[in-house]
Amino acid sequence: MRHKKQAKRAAILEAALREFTDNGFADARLSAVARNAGVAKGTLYLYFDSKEKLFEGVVRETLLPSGEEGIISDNPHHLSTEAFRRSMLASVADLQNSGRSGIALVVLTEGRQFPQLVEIYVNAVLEPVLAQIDRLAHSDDTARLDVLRRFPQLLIAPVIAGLLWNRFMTGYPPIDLVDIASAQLALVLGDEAASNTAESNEIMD
Amino acid sequence: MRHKKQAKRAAILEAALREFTDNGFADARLSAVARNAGVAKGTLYLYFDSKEKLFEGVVRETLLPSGEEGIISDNPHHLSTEAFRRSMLASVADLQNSGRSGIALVVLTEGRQFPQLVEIYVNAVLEPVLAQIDRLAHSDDTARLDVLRRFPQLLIAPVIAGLLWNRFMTGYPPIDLVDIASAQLALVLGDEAASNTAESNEIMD
Amino acid sequence: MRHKKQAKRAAILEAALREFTDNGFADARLSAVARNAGVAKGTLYLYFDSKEKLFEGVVRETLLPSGEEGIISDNPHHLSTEAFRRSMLASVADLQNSGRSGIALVVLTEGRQFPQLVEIYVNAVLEPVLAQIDRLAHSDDTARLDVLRRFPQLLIAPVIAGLLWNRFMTGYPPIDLVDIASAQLALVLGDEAASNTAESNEIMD
Amino acid sequence: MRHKKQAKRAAILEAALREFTDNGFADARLSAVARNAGVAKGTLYLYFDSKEKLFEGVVRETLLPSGEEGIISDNPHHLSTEAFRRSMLASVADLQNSGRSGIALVVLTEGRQFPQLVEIYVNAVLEPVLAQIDRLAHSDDTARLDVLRRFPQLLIAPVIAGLLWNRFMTGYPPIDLVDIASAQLALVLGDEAASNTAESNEIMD
DNA sequence: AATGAATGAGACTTCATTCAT
DNA sequence: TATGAATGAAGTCTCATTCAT
Repeated sequence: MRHKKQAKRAAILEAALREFTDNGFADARLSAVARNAGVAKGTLYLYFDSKEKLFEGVVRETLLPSGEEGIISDNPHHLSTEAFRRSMLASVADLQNSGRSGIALVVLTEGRQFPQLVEIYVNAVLEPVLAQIDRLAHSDDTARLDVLRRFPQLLIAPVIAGLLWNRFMTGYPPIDLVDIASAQLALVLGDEAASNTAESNEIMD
Repeated sequence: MRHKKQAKRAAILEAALREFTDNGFADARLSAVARNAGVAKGTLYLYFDSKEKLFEGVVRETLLPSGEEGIISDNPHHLSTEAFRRSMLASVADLQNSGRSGIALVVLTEGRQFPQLVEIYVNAVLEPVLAQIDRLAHSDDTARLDVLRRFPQLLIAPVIAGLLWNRFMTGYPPIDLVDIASAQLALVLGDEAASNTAESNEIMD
Repeated sequence: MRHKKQAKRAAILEAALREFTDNGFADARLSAVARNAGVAKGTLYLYFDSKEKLFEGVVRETLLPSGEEGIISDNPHHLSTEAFRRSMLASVADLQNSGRSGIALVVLTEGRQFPQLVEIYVNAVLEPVLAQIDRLAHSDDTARLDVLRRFPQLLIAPVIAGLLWNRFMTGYPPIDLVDIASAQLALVLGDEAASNTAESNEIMD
Repeated sequence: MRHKKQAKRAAILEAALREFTDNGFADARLSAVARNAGVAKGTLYLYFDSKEKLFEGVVRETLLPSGEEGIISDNPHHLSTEAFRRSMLASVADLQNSGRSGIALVVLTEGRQFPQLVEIYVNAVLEPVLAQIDRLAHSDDTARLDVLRRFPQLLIAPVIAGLLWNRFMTGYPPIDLVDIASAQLALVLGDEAASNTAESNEIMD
């Protein structure tokens, strides 16, 4: 009955992910979570002590698994621009296509009430990326990377803004996160298309 | 006793701004608003029909006043890069120093439940800025502005991300919104300092 | 300024009559009364101590005036059947055409909470009528009036039922109170049309 | 624990019937209902969505059960006077002895705010009776029944008036509903004693 | 006398959490 | 372990009444 229990836990987390993503924390209803997980309301409390703990569970187990593989996975201490670019765009693509972007938004968005969740998120997701960016920023001493030393957030900003835009500015055409991230990378790192391909939306000086 | 009433209305709006900014919409307590405004709970309803209307009132009267002067005020149809830069940085500075950034964040953050507030916000704040950016993007045919035609949001993204960062990533050094906006402007429009000074990306008026 | 004050009092009573009639006691709003009377809410309290007192005032001054002339006016101790019939039908016609029927209904209907209002109403309106009926019932020893001695209410029942019907059974054709009262009179007292007059609102086939 | 739940539902309905009967809709307190039902306030909402739904529930489940058996049950298309009389008096007796008369009064009384409840009541209770009366009125062409064709309500009027009287004219001897209904039946249909005895006060010319 | 802004008790309702089964 | 009925604190909102002007 080991995996029976794990399966139920997974069902709860999945339902909770959906509910939190759709409605945010404050407006999420445990009754909806239970219903969608196919369990009774009381059962939730056999797995999670409170609504907050459930949210924490969702955040941990939704964000961390892919966080572990590393949002930007790489090996060396020194990072090539191209490797970084590929890695980052892959992460963004992953984020865009998984359910994780939704919960990330909730964390960011309702972070006020859950500092420790922000911490989890930061540790699991943001720190590695920022560390990556920092490494990149110092991997090359061209002046153009200088800005990344001062504002490593600059590379993620368009992704975050894009997430918000896509969620709330319904009625406007959605932003493709990979495209906008790519554009920003081009601005900061130089247009990679310039170096390789011909067809691309080049941004350059 | 005309101004007496207006004063009370102002006190309520101020207390509400604070409460909504601190706790978001769902967790804002009308009792706290009343207490901080120095009025009875029922009094709130003499000025606003409901919690939602109060929120709307805060949004309108907090955002719009500066929206009217135009977040980016200007005259000509054609926009010089420098004029745009100055105008945008002034707006960001204004945003950073006023209480408006907080409520803007709440609007963005709880936009799901209040589409019409998002609309207000978009109309009053975002549209003008985006229109401005668009005008800029078409004011000059250098290829480098091309990216703005595809992603006008790119110029505001660092500001938005910075707002979120500053609010939730307590424990990290805060981002100066003017600085990061300035850095992004330099990336997109070219470093204007480059044309004047030798090395530095500081932004000036 | 004597009549100035009286005029204001009258305006309040009139507005209150309308409000109570339209919405009953519980759902009557003093703000509506004040608005329709053209005075401030606080002003009401210069004339009436409370909502209940205002209601009482309405009942007294709406019902009593015509109660004084006597819902059934008459002189002798002995009452002829015809005189009674005329008197009663006149009263019913009066009731139907004045605003009084509405307030009477409210009194009857919300009497639970206002025993003293019922008392007022009973004293002012019902008692005289019942006394009248009783006198009639004993004015003639034909057996046929016997039923009135046991149930003097029988003569007013159709009027009361008719009032309720007309107020709540919207969607059904309304009952003409004079007609139904007349029919009941015919049942109880015999068809007067048969015996005497040509002109009258007699009901017969 | 199926019946446990049903029992609680019944307890709530019973307490609500009492509360609504005693205080009307507007002045009924859900806290009182909960207290008298022996449940917590929130429990009410497990069974009924709102105060209005609770009221509706009381009305349906209090009035309808006996409405189903038919307030006046009978079979043939043609109705004998005696059968009708018995049936009607039985219904009145039933009404008088059950809790239903109270709630019926509330429905009639607060009908303004609950048109759909009036409809329920009318459909379940009044329509059948009126249909019955109508059938009776056409079952026999004696002129004396003519009045029933014009005012079928005439037969129920004394019952309604009696209900009001008994509820509000406390301090007066109560009216026995069966007796007054019987008296009215005698007036309209002729004294049933007539069929037995020789001398009677039949009304007609 | 008149105003109308202000009050605050109290109503209905929600929902995270508990607990008997 | 699982249930889901039950709880009750707490929230928003109403409105008769008061009171400073």
